Amino acid sequence: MSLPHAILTALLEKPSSGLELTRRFDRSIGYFWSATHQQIYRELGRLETEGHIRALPAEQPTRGQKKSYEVLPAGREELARWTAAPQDPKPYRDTLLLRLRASAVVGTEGIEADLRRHLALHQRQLTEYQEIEKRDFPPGPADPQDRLQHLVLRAGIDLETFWTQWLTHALTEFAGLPDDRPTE
Amino acid sequence: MSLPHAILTALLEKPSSGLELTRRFDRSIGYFWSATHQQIYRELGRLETEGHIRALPAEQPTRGQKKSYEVLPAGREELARWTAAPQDPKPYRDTLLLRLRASAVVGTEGIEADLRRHLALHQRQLTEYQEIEKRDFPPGPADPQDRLQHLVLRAGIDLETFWTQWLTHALTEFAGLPDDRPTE
DNA sequence: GTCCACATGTAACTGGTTACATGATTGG
DNA sequence: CCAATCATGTAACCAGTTACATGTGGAC
Repeated sequence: MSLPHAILTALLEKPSSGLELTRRFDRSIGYFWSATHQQIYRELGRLETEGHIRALPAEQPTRGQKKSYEVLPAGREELARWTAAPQDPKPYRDTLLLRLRASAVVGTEGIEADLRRHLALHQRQLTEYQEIEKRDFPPGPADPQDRLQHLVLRAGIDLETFWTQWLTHALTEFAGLPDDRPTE
Repeated sequence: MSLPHAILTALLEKPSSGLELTRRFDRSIGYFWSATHQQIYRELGRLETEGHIRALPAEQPTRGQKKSYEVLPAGREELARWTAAPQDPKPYRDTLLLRLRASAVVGTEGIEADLRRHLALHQRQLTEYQEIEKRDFPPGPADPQDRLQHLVLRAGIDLETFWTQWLTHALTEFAGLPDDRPTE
């Protein structure tokens, strides 16, 4: 149950229409909570019927007409409640690690190229985050809101750093492996 | 479409019954691909009708009776195909980071305690991984299969290290924050 | 013989994904 | 007027989660 709260957060930061939200879920918020436009419209509908948000000026039948939403007090309260409530980290799932383990049994053919590709992707993401940091968080004292947002960005940077380092290490391991190893 | 391949990998490592698989998905494989027994039984059924696995000795009606499976050649081929095929990393989702961002808008009340709790959980997991490493991967030359498995474990260790460091940093940031900040 | 742990399953639901449909506005 | 783009949606599906059901065998 996180998507509605992601949307409430985004709408509190700035009232938006469905498409504007979709765009913001492709950048900033999407860096740690992605969503497609279909999900967003469905959830906007639910949030509205629950009385957590409200369509802004709203006239005319809607198809094709932009419709902006703002958060109502009930929505803000729900978000505050959800934020404060403890939550367990959800079990980790990663296909790349799974494939690596599988490759120990059925052979490493093909996977090295994909490790290289993933490395490039993570390096690109890391660079993007670092540019955002340079642009939005200059050194020196900052107000609490900025410090919290910076903290979140730091997590992204450190995570991508971890992946680039681990993938680099993995590729050096592969360089030292015999040519292929199908355990048959 | 990863669960069936996780199961094929587990079964190739060692033919097992549903419950044995469930137990292994609570440790080793479950560290990067978790699954409940319901998922596993459902998937075992599918894999069997697809001809990827086969029930072993199998006599008698089944309820309550242990039933072991082994992988058929078609299953091994499918796993090899899947392992070699490129796959994009799936978009990242993390509720803790989301809550942190929300807390910049609705106030940080309550979240610091949960950061502390998460820190303890990640430290415990890190310790567990390190003990496995000490037990199963002594220093010195190792065969390729072991090196691949060690690589996967390394990812787990480095990931948990990242989280403990980031959470520690986050908590020092919180220590320097004004008492609460409900932006209202 | 009853209770409990072992073992295998069914059913209903939820959230995310993929494919497609439809209206409005604008540039050529 | 036609195509492209902006904008909002519907529908079907799939994987993961939660709750519950049922049979077996051994301990007491």
